[in-house]
Amino acid sequence: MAEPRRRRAATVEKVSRLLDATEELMLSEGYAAVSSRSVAARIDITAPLLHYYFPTIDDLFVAVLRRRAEQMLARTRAALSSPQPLRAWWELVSDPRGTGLIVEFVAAANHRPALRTEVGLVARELRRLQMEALASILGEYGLDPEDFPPALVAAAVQGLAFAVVADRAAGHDTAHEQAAAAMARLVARLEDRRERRPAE
Amino acid sequence: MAEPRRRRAATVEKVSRLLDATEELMLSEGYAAVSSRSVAARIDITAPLLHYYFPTIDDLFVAVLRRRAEQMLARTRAALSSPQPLRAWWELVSDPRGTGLIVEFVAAANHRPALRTEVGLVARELRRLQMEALASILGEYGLDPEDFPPALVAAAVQGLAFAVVADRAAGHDTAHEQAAAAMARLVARLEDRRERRPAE
DNA sequence: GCGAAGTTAGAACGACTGTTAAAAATTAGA
DNA sequence: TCTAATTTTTAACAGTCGTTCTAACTTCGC
Repeated sequence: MAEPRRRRAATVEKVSRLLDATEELMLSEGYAAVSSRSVAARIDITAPLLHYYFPTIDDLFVAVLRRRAEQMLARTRAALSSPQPLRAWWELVSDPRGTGLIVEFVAAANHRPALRTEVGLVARELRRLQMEALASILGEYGLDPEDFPPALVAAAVQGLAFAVVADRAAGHDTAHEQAAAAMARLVARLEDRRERRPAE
Repeated sequence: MAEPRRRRAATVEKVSRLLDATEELMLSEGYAAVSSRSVAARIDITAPLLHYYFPTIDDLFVAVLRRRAEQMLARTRAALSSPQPLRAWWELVSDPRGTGLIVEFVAAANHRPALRTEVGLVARELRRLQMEALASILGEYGLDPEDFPPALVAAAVQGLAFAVVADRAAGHDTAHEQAAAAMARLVARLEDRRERRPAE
């Protein structure tokens, strides 16, 4: 009957530090480096304590994914409804941390069913958001929806970010910088074109 | 002095079956599912025997990567010098097996230094090949190299394939099919345009 | 201060990992 | 057929993994 006592202040902060440490580990050493002991050690706690907050490692991964997904969804929404949607969106997906994490999650989902369904959920939601926003603004950029449907533009922008990040991770190549620079110019030109033809 | 006796016939075939099994495992369950015992079991041999052929697991990964890389390089060369370079190239990178493996290798390289340098090598070589070929044919498609430099086109094509594959893996979404279809149309239109302006 | 709830540490489990050592089986070349 | 090189198996090592159990410690609400 008595309502459960609320968690202590230290707890909620510890949980967020756990999520931070997990992200950090995934980015620096890959998702396979994530284990109850390795993550716990990063914030000076013991493995069983981690399991007190996250019963299974899958729970931990899902929590990290959910937190990041909410942030990504919010930022994507904001970018796509900003004055320069394309530019803001490109800057967002160009963040190597965000895109790097996505790569890790996609790979991790490959052999973790629990994560797989969750990744799928997030991916669909994100795609839905993008398609909806793009459908109403692509015309303003002078892009024929017949030739460049929202699905293509969405995949291209996201994929280009993948390629640039993967290239950067693979070695010291200058190609990705050229590609990123060229993409930035292309986006700028499109934004320019859009500005000169206000509401058709 | 006496030259070392040559390997038995069964050996070379066993090695190739080991590489096949490793690829299969990487694609179906992710690179993290690869272990001396799991791979060995797939072709009914024991783990120590695997280590007889590949002293360390890194050696195994590198061998798989090298074999695949040679194939990819050859196919890319062929595609880019075919009658319809862009279409052939797009079809090549659209192969989910190839692109799926790349994703796994990029993720695996994250915490396997030996693999990291090898992946970097392959990536650079592949990129060099693409840039060289694209530099001489992009003009034929009516693409201004100022707006669409080879580096951008290369990253976009490769990245688009990533996005489509990742989407497909994440769940049953129709967006990737729309994107792939739109890309195929775009490529077809470009090939068309090119055909109508032979050698400028 | 008391009792209960929330939090933490220690020890241990069974399963799996990469890898090695040693010995046995198989095969090639003389 | 003999011998030496090649291939294969068995057993075992030290380490890590996820997770659970237990008992202790800390804090909250009264």
